[in-house]
Amino acid sequence: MNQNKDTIVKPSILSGFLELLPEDQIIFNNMLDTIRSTFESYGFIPIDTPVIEKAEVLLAKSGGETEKQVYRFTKGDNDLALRFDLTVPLARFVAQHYGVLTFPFRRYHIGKVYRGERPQKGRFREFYQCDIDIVGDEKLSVINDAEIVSVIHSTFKKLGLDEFTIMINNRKLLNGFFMHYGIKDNVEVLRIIDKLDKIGADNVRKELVASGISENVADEILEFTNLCGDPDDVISALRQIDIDNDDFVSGLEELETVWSYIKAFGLDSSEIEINLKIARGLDYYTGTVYETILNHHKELGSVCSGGRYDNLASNYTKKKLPGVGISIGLSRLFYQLREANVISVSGVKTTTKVLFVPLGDTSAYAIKTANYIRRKGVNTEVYLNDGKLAKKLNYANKLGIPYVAIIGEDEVKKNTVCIKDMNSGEQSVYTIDELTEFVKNIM
RNA sequence: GUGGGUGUAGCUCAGUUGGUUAGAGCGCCAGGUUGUGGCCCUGGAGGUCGUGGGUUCGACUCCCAUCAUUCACCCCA
Repeated sequence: MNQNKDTIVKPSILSGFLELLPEDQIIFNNMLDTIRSTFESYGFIPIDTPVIEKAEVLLAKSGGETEKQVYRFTKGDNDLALRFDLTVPLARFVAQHYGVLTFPFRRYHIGKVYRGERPQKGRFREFYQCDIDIVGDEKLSVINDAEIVSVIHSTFKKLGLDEFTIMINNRKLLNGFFMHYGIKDNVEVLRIIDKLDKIGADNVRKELVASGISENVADEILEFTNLCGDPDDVISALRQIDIDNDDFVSGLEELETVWSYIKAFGLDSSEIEINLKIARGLDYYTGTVYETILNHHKELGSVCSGGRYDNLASNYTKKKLPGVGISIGLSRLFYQLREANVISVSGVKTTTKVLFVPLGDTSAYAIKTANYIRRKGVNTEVYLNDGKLAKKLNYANKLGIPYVAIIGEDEVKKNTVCIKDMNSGEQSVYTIDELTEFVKNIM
């Protein structure tokens, strides 16, 4: 019986939403596990919050741009919104549960967030963020800013990535610099500066002048933001700049402290740089800011960024709760690694290690034996449909299952299992006792 | 929100200056006899050529609209 064609709905998902096939999902999940365990190795505590929040909570602070990107809807009388990051929910969380949390509160949070913007290469409307933040009660040492870098560095290394650069800057330093030159709209200036790599110094200079900045100051800005690279070099160059401005001075001081502790964490300038051009991110950052790029895919933007905020939860509590944190854009990171073939096709489409194939009326024995090695920690599956052996072996083949246990009348009679190595094609017969040895060998 | 590209089989794409029954590769299913996969051979299923109009004797091909999708700008993970 064929379904009427008119009633068939074309199976499709919204554009901008990432959906992976099993082969990729397995790799994605492995990355996620790696990130989670690295975060926990530094003592970060897991939380999870609802994907939907009250709009008044989520949008308590937001300025124009974020508000435009928020998925917002009503259900009955409730004004609701999907979270667009994990930091705002964190602010609500710490304010709401202030009384029972222990500070400094070191939390990690891995989850999906939503932004209703036009999809583009490596940009999604729904994507995973993996956040770590450290929230202090009234105070939070700037040493934490250095630790964040260390955590991210470890995480990327554990993920098997070597070619990345964590770029560090400080908002106070920038604000102080701009103030010194009498620039009012430093957000506008930062946006123009940010285009340096894309459009070049000449065009940036033109845009700066067009925005009302004098040519002299534009040159000063270009020269300043050109400072970039080995932190020791940048810091000594910054020391030469004669700007007597509180923000500038304390920003530089913070930057120096952060760098000195980054070194204490055992890192050097091979993956860390100071880059005075990076200053973006949400506007609540007030001190250190971070951005991380893959060296061979700079054009695809930051895969991990964050920073320091003096007062995270001011919209939800009168307590002063300073914090510092960073977020890995896992969907983007995965997508880019996949595009660049850093993650290659494995051919493995299941986590099953052993497939039991019963022939004839041997399913009960196969299930019993499968249970036995499953309890020993081996991912095990039993093929429960009728069919020729060839078809069953092909099933294992297509999914990339490395071992098949063939169970026939002979095996049942002799209380044995015939295990075939799908890569070499070799088969050997094990008694139930000998299976323990087999399990040890493949774990 | 602004601007460009692309819509033909499940996937990747051919399709000659408009002309008969729209093709390939991959994938899928079946077979090449009974408990041995990957390779190979044979056969099969699967498309109202995104949708709706228009031009024409005739449109996958030309024109318009619409939808979908994608890339870029803006902004960001």
